[in-house]
Amino acid sequence: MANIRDVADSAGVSVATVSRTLQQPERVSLKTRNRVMAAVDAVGYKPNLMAVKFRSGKTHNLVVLVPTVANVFFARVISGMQEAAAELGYSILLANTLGNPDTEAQYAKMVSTSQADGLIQLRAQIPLDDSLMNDNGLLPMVNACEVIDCGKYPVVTLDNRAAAKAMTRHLIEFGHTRIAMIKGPDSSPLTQDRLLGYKDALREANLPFNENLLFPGDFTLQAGYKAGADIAKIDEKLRPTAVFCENDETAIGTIQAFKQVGMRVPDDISVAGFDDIAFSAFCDPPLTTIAQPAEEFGRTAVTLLVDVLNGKTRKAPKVIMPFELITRQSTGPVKTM
Amino acid sequence: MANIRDVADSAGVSVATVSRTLQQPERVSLKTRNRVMAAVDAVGYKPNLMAVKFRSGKTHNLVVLVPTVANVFFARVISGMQEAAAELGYSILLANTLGNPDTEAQYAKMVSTSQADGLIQLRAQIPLDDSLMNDNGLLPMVNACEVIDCGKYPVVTLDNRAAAKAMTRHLIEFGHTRIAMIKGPDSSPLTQDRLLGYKDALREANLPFNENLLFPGDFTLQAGYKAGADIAKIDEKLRPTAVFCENDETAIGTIQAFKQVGMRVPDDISVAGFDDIAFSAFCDPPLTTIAQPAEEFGRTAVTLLVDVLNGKTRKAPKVIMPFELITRQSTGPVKTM
DNA sequence: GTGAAAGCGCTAACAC
DNA sequence: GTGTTAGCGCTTTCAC
Repeated sequence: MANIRDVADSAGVSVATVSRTLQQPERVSLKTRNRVMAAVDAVGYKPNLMAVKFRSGKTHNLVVLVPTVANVFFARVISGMQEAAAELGYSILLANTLGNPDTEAQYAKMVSTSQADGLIQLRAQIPLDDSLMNDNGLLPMVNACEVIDCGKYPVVTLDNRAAAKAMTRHLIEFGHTRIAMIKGPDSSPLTQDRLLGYKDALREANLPFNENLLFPGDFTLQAGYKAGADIAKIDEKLRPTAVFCENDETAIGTIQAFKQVGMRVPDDISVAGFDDIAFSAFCDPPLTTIAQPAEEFGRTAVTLLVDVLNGKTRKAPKVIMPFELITRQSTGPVKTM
Repeated sequence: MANIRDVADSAGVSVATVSRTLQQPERVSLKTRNRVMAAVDAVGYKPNLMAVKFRSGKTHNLVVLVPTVANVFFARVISGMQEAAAELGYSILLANTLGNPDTEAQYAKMVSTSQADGLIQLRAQIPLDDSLMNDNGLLPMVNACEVIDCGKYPVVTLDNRAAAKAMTRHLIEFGHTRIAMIKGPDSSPLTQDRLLGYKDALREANLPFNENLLFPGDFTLQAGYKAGADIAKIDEKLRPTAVFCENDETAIGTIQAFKQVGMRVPDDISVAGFDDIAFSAFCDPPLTTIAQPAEEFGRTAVTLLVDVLNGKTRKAPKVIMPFELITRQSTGPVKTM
């Protein structure tokens, strides 16, 4: 592998001149510059970026911890990140942690061991170990999507409470009074916020909150199916007439469970989701859901982190992204018996 | 940030001893070792891995070019890669290229610029530019999934032709004689192989091949919907009675199009997919499809690449992964009129 | 406008 | 068993 010395020799100049030609061409005479460029081609020189990064102390790498890339919502967030990173001259090192704290630690460590400049967490439920921190006990980090806001780090999130309230109100406006909720994992801050929004809407409509209408879930198709099957077993007089699922995968699983026992959506029961993944428009029936600007989440998180790295950010900004209620055919008026 | 010098000073030893304590402890006396470890803690030393990698010339990073992480099949492959990489002491740098040749080049370049040791392509249709190659005109690279086998690089793939033949035969056994195929992008080698398998099965059953039963697609829900709508418009006497989609997303889109015009699956028309993504089991009806060992694809690709990097691989091995025909409810006997 | 030289943090000969 | 030292490839003062 040709190095900068080879180029210098071949061009009959010093290594400093080669470096300058490549980094700050305006400081080199045109004649020399041409000679250097010719030599670069001649010896097939490719700068060793590992050396550059080592020397400069800036890696221009950003580590992203994502619970699972298989989640289609996260996939969109990541696309947005990659775009923004490319524009800003950074590369994304994606860590598919699968919720494994060891994998998380392994990748988070890349920051304290100078392999990456900063970190983005897409699920900030588990506080990172102190040993991963820099000397100041902090880390160049941004938390996005599922966020516990400790005030120390920039945050980009959705007003999940308001979104859940909007969806619940949508169901209430259709006349539903027994509205079930299929939750995400209790450890997820999202779940808490969405539950609050759900309660907000009930309270505002003077509807009772019923603990029995809360079903556990974990954002998977399987969990949705399971909860749907459980709901279907409830006696029709007591059964909820609408189900608000905390994500679209759950909703799709739930609908499938209802169909298998002959319940019609939305005629017999309404189902709503959250996220507006691509499949949601192609379900049967197409899913009423909350759209989040997923790519924008990613773009914003990266931009905030780069601001932090450049020291041009005020203390831990908090960005709230907008949401949109998408009304499709999976929700409808309550059935009149 | 404390460095190895600080540790050495604090422990009253040389930098070499610190390095040895960390790398080959058995070559350092227990007493010195303890003193060094205490100093490491005392000064809060974290080795600068950028320097280590620079020095050793091995980055232990692997770049993976994936067309889109939003494809749930690829997401599973990536999970497998990450697992295998972690076990072997490598990190995955994931490049979500979105088919953009510039992004591809940007990340592929990480190998020739010493930021990564090797490259895995999940879609090897566009040959990489010569400028990205090493001096020998090659690159430590493994091609997986969608592969053009040029014989130069290890390959891990599926016998797509055999799989497509098996699925087509499955449909033929149900009595179907007019079987449509919704293809992937023509540029994808997958599409060519699966088409060949489809033709193989027709030929074996003495059924005519009809160009008009081929529909274009690009592996998305939207494309499936579009093709489904086109098929539905065909006069019933000429209309295919079964549709073989080159992936599950396409099949799900197709089914949705059929439903919207009142066609029943599989009573009026059978639909088959390919990949066995999670949603396939939760469609209505659940999808008959070809399961691929996605995680194994990833694991194998990483293992092969690491073998290449360690120089312990014979010339460009070709690994064919097994497939499985999953029969669910979206395919059935041809309707007798 | 160009060159000489120091040094980023670490590892690995090579001495002792 | 431990220390000294020469770099890895590059950027960046500081001279000239």
